[in-house]
Amino acid sequence: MTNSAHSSDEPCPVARSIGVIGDRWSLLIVRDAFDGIHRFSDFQRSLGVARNILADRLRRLVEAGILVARPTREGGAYQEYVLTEAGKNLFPVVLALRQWGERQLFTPGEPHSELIETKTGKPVQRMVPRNEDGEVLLPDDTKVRKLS
Amino acid sequence: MTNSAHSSDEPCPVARSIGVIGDRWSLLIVRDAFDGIHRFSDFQRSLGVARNILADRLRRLVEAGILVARPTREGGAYQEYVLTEAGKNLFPVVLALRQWGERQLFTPGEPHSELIETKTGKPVQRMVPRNEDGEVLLPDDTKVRKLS
DNA sequence: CAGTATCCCTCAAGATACTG
DNA sequence: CAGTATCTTGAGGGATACTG
Repeated sequence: MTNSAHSSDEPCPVARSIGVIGDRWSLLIVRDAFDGIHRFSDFQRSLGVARNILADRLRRLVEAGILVARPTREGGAYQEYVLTEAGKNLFPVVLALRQWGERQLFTPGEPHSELIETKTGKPVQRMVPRNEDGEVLLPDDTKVRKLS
Repeated sequence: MTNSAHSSDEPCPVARSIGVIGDRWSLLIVRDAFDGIHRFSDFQRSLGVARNILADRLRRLVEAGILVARPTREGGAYQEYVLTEAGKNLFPVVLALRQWGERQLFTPGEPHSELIETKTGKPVQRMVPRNEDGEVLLPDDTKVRKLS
């Protein structure tokens, strides 16, 4: 690939997608957005990414039409970032990566974060405590969505 | 993320997956492998990637258990790279990226490569010629798999 | 053909300080 | 709090020459 080759030149949709969200952080930002994170500091704390990089990635995701920046309703002078329809359409991508990772990259007993459904009906990724038998320990009122 | 944080430290399967296949080339190599490409030069020609980078990515994909390198049966001294089960399990990831890209990153009439099924039953990615009505032009004996 | 060995360069990423 | 500005570093990637 010469450096002049833009992602919009790529005739393959896979390559073009990778050109847009194929860096180390973008898809993790999207994952967090599915989690309901929408504020700069929360992304920053969740990811541990440098602030300037985060600012740049958020800007690029907005340019790509994956996120929209809109003023928060508490009248704060700043923005919140929410998924557009195009962004929400990335859910199968994130899910496929999650399932592959769970299956291939974790040893059987190894703890990992999972996708659970909260009372609001919104899926959220959390570290899920398990007992010795591998059973998930959650409050009684938590709904669990089986994703296999 | 401190630099000492290895992908195997990540508690999130999404992040860990990205740590393994989240660079510019690995998934494209996997995509080509689904295409039936398994020789060094063919990957190189298909991707246009530098040889040293390709060698490095192939090595890492083998280490990750996504490809196996095995001697070619024509007795050539060199290797061929084929997908393991773990590698084949990446199909949903590649497919999800493909579908998202087709949907979000291409203008309606814009030509792009597609996934078609050959007579052998093996799906292959090809640039598919279309006429002015958007109809796909293929030899009569080609089966087309609808992926939507 | 299938790589390896070098060299080089750009950019992603991090750290830190600063601002409205 | 939500960024911007600046500096530095290192890894990713490219080009080319070389080798069994």
